[in-house]
Amino acid sequence: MSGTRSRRMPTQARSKATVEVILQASAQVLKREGWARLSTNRVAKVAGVSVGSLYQYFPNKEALLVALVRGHAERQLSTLSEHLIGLQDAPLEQLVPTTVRALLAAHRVDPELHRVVAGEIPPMDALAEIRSVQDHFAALLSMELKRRRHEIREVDIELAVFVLISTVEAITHGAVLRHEQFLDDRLIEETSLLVLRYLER
Amino acid sequence: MSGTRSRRMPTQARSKATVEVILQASAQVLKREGWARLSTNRVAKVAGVSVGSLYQYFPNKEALLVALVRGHAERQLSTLSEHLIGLQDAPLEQLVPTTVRALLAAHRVDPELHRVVAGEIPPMDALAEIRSVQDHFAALLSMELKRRRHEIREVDIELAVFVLISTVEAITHGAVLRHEQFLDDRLIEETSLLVLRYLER
Amino acid sequence: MSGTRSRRMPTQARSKATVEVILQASAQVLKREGWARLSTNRVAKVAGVSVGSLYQYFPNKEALLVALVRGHAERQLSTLSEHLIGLQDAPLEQLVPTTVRALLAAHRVDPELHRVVAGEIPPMDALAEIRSVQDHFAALLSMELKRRRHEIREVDIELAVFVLISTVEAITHGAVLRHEQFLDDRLIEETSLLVLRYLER
Amino acid sequence: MSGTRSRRMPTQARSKATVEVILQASAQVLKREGWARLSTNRVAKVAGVSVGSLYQYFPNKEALLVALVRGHAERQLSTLSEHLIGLQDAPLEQLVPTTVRALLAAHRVDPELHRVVAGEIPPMDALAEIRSVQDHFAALLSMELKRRRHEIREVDIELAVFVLISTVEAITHGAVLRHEQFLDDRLIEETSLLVLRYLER
DNA sequence: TATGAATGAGTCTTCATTCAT
DNA sequence: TATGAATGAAGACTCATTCAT
Repeated sequence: MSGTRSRRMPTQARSKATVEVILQASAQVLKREGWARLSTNRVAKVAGVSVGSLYQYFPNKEALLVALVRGHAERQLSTLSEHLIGLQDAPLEQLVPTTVRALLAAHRVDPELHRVVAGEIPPMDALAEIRSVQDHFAALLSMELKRRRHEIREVDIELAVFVLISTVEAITHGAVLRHEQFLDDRLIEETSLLVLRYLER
Repeated sequence: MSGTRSRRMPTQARSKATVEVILQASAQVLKREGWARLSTNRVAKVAGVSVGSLYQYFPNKEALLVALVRGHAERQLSTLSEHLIGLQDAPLEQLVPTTVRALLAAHRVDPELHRVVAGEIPPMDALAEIRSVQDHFAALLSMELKRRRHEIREVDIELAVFVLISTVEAITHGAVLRHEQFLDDRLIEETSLLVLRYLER
Repeated sequence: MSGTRSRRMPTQARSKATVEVILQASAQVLKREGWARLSTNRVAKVAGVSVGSLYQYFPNKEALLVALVRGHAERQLSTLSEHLIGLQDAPLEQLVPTTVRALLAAHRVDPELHRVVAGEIPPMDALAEIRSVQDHFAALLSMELKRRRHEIREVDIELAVFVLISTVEAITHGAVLRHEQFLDDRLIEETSLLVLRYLER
Repeated sequence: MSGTRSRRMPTQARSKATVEVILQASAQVLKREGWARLSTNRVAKVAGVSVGSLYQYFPNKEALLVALVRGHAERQLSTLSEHLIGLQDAPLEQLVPTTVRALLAAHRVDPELHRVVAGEIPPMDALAEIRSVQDHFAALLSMELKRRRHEIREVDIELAVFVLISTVEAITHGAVLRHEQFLDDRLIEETSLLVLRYLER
């Protein structure tokens, strides 16, 4: 049985390796040249496989992007999760900085890729599902604010969620991608202050 | 002299009109089809001129975008200026909401164009100069915060400027382009509250 | 005025010449290699123009075929017309052979092209209109048979039209394309005999 | 011996089954998608075998078509034969309608396949042998007419054979594939009338 | 200056065929 | 023998740019 498996493994391994090498090449081209310059032939060449192989695993050019973005989103999410474990009952004064830190970490997962993905991808149906990640985070935040309603001032939760998410996302995004000079604990303190003061009674 | 001039004027006027019609066609195509689908031939056709004429006024495709973005930035800036006249000595409590309002107005100058320009333009050297608009605004804010140093808490000005600009830009951008349901006075109040609480001692 | 025209003529003439050369190349490739081997790049190369030029005049590969077929159908129809002028009141014994002769002539307009077009073109919406030529001829025949109802035996006109058109088309087609040895007056006589005997009381 | 055989039989049987499943898949794809969209990979997938297996039994794409067409021709021929048994001495008035009926039956063996094969297959050397079926039938008809020389008018037999075969083939083909509304006994009567009148003294 | 015909490299994608396992 | 991953030439089509008129 292990014999069969070991006989088949190489095949599966080869496929997996090919997919992997294609994705890496895609990421590389995407980061270095941008979405507009990413072509399937180019990716294949960089990956060292034939275009045919690429199309064996990805039905079209968009699929490359989708796979890349999905992978990135997953890695971001797990980074986020790791940072946020066991904080449900922490006071806001601890929860907020930790969350900011977590978002910064998530942004640092692959900043180059994030820059391209966040910056120059035309609206694409295939990516719609990905955006749900943000919506998911928004929903979580909404629930959390409702749970802690007594800790904060009276406010339209939906509006506050929009304000806070826009805010923190912009700050972390900007710091990681354009202003690394601000990337230190002071940024976290300032951002946390911004959020805490905004929420407090 | 007036002879020469009158002989030339029509020509210059015609040139200007041609440039204008090309830019409008570019904007139209850009908004409707996106940067990827914008082609010089299509723009020329929509503009009702020949490709040749287009290339007479714009050396290449990028030049169209640059002109468009420059024009848009100028219109945004003047909108901003109009809203901010005579506020030098206003108290923060008045200055901040007005500024937020001004930024929202600037974002509404041509949201469709802004969406495309902000969202799916590949990094382009030619557009670097445009970013100076933001830098310009940052510098202004920086000066203003220094002037009002006594009104606010002690803080690293550069860092605060980064935080505030990221924040307000993200909120206005998001509200205009993705969350129109928040586009009302409450948004301005919340945003102002965010900023004022962040700055106060 | 003629000056303007003569200045513009060259341009129009160039376009026309390009279209013509493309169509000729298409016909050549189609006859020599068949529809399956006809590619736009190949046609362009044979025509001595760039693919781009081809696409300036023909929106896609099918359009080449449509233009070719349309032209061929027109040439066939005018050949047919020439042969059938002034026969409205001729007796059947004269009308039938003349029509057979006319159909043979029509089939000889460009037999090679006809072979390909009639033989190996997959069903294509764009060609549907062309098939109306046959329907047109069927309608004419139908009318004629009704007009001459008294000269022929009682018969379901629609059925007879189907039988006759299938028949004569097959004979002329086969004679021109596969059995040139039969291409003489005896074929016309035999075919006419077939038709006349079929119709007579 | 039975040992060897029983050891081999399964293998041979499996081969046969594989060939069969491939051919059926080919036919299916051919009918549903046309010759242009028939690809060896697709056929293999539909057949549930690997491309490699396909190439084990068919050296190239054409071979699929050849096998398919050959099988179809054989089925058509046997249909024809079944209908024509024991008619050698029947009078023309009986022989002709029966033959027409037989040809119609042959055309109905697999009209979908016939439509594709007759309609959109590029000229292919490998299919030349198949055309011999028609030639075979022509030879039979030729002999028959010679045998019955006294029953019919004087005529160039070869010419008459060409006329008759073209005619009846076109009618049956057209009726089955494009004009089912004519597919009834009246069609057989009319066609027989056409033939009989053509041949009678 | 304006025109628009022409160019051709480059893009996405398909598919017959091979070959290592 | 079977498998299916891999190959890469070829095809349809686009578009920035040039240049003769």
